[in-house]
Amino acid sequence: MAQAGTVDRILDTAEVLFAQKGFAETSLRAITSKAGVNLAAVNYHFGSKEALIQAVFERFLTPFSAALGAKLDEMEATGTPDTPENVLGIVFRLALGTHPEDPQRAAIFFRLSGQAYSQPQGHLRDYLHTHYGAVFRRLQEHLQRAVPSVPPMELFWRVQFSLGAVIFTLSGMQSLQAISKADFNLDVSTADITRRLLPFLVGGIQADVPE
Amino acid sequence: MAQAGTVDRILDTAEVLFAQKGFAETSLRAITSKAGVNLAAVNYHFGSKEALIQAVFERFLTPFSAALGAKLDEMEATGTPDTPENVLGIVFRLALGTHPEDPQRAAIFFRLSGQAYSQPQGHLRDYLHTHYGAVFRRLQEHLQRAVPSVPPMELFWRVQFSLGAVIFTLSGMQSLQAISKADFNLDVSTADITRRLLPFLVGGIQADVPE
DNA sequence: GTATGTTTGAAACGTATGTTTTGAACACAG
DNA sequence: CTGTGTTCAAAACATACGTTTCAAACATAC
Repeated sequence: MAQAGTVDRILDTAEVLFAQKGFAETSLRAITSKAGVNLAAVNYHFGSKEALIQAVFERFLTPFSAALGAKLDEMEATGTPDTPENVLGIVFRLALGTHPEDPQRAAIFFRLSGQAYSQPQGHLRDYLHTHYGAVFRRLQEHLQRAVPSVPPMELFWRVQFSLGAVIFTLSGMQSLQAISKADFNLDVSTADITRRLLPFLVGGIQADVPE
Repeated sequence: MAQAGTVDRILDTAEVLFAQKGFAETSLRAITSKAGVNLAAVNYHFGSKEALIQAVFERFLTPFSAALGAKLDEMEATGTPDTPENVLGIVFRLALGTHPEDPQRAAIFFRLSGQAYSQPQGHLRDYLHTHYGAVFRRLQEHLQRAVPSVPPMELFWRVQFSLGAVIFTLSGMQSLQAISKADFNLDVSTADITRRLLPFLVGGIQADVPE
């Protein structure tokens, strides 16, 4: 990373800082000084701060959604049954495993997603939905086959609930870990939490639908 | 509200703007001009912008946690059984019903909570936990009695997951509503969503715990 | 080696922010 | 009335931000 090009150094640094402190709270000066590049480099290479933010997401999500699509292909090819555990398991293993050499990367991924979704105007949310909505819908179709008794509309919301549980929890993990340690004197890792998340989400998704 | 004192006019306006646009994106000038008070009034009455934010939360959460405590008292007095539906139902009805005259208030409540929890440094999150942690723990104890087979540590995380599902979904509802309308051509209200949330959360909370 | 297009560096620009200051307006007790 | 403490209004202050500028450095092709 030390000898990478200016563009990558900016992206690497911005990714971490955005995840740590949010978009509005991270100044270009903070990014460029930590990255060791000139302040003007961001506007030169990306055009604006907002374009930088989108570039960070693109670098993150494009490989992720490609890998997710490939996993779904594989699932269909091998005839793996559509169970909630299988479908959600793919997503989790992918999110945790895309950068095995850097375990913190998964936490950054979730924190970034959380920042994006809690953005006030929600235009980043819309951007994500238009650019990566296809894979997302495909995922949802597999889930639908896993729980055919749940109406599509209901499932749509349950997927949103699940997204909320995942992103919210993992993006605020550092605070939660402190609380958990205070109350139970136990440390937890991202992998721990996702292991706990899976049965919770499965239970919620396949719950009985009230008339 | 038009003839209320300066302090209340500031709080009323700040509450709405914070929920709409977030804390960092809402300037004191936006608040004071919309509230029809002088810019200096915020620093005069509250000391700083950060103190204003805390004041907004205090005005929101103090009555809420008091009402929640009363409801739990009532539950214990009448011997209402500790089921997940009962316990969570109390919270939802309270959040939706604290200001029946103003249905939008519930959405503001959730959006504010979402903003607080997605705050980068999480110091607001900590503030909430220290000031309202008691009622929160009490709620969790009732839940524990409702699902005794779930270990406390596991339940702690499942409550966090639930919090995430609730806050995340409801704080981003305007975007989600647009998506839902595009995909299903259906409108949804806050009450609709909470009705859908309850079985999802109950299913998640009482799911089997893997060894 | 010179010319050309690209990238970097240092500085400045314009703007928006939170905060502070100063004095006037006001309420009310002595 | 007079005096005193509180609230409000207008302006200024200091600072931080995203962005732009312009010349120097660099790379690459001729």
